[in-house]
Amino acid sequence: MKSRIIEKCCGPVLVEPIGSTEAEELAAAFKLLSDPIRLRILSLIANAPNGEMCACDLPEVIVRSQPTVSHHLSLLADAGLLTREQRGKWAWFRVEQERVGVLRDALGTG
Amino acid sequence: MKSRIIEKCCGPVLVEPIGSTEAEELAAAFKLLSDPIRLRILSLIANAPNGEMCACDLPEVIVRSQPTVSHHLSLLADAGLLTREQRGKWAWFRVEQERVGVLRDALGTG
DNA sequence: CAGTTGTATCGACAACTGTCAATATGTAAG
DNA sequence: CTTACATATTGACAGTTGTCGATACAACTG
Repeated sequence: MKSRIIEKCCGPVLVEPIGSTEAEELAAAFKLLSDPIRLRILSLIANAPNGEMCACDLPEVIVRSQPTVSHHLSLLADAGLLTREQRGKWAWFRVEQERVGVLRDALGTG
Repeated sequence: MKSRIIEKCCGPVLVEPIGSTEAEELAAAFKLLSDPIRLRILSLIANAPNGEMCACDLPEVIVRSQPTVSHHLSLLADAGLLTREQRGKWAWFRVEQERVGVLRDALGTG
């Protein structure tokens, strides 16, 4: 189940008018940030040593079942917000900062 | 029905670790940006002449019923992303750029 | 090979969300 | 006060989402 990928689809939404298609793509991207578990996963990984984290540690830390954690990791990875690397039987994840930047830029340039 | 207000609740999520409470507040805020209609409303208002727009024009532009538009406007206003000003029988809305900035900053400093 | 462990998928369910028709409220004009 | 118009609220519904138990798949171990 591949979700929509977040590409650099739009300029700053609050500086340039946005079209219907752009709005749907951006909304799908922000929807990934609209869940507290996913935000915590992103924050935990971004602040982990070496900027990476093993999926095996997440269920205990965020207090959710393993299937639930796997589900959220898949959503984030499918959207390109996380990258996945298999090492032996462990899956390690990193935050794709560029993709996050796309969303940040959509909110304007401050 | 007052929704949760977006205050400056968190530092940059991807630079500092985030707690459960902060995650829920931020997620609720990003949820407002996870709907294409709300994104288009924000973009339309931000790019309108004088940075403001009358609610009366929105149903036709975004092709949604008047109750639906009113519902989205209320959500955005309750969260502080829009400000509402009554002029006669018309309601005018503006984008509260500072609140948008809170969300942008949560995604890091680029 | 069989056994163990980490991860992904499936199936089901409760809770939430966006939508509109109908209605209520508010504001101004006659 | 009555009428007309702009906006908000209510009620109901279909579709989506987060969750977990059960299960399947994958990778190492002995």
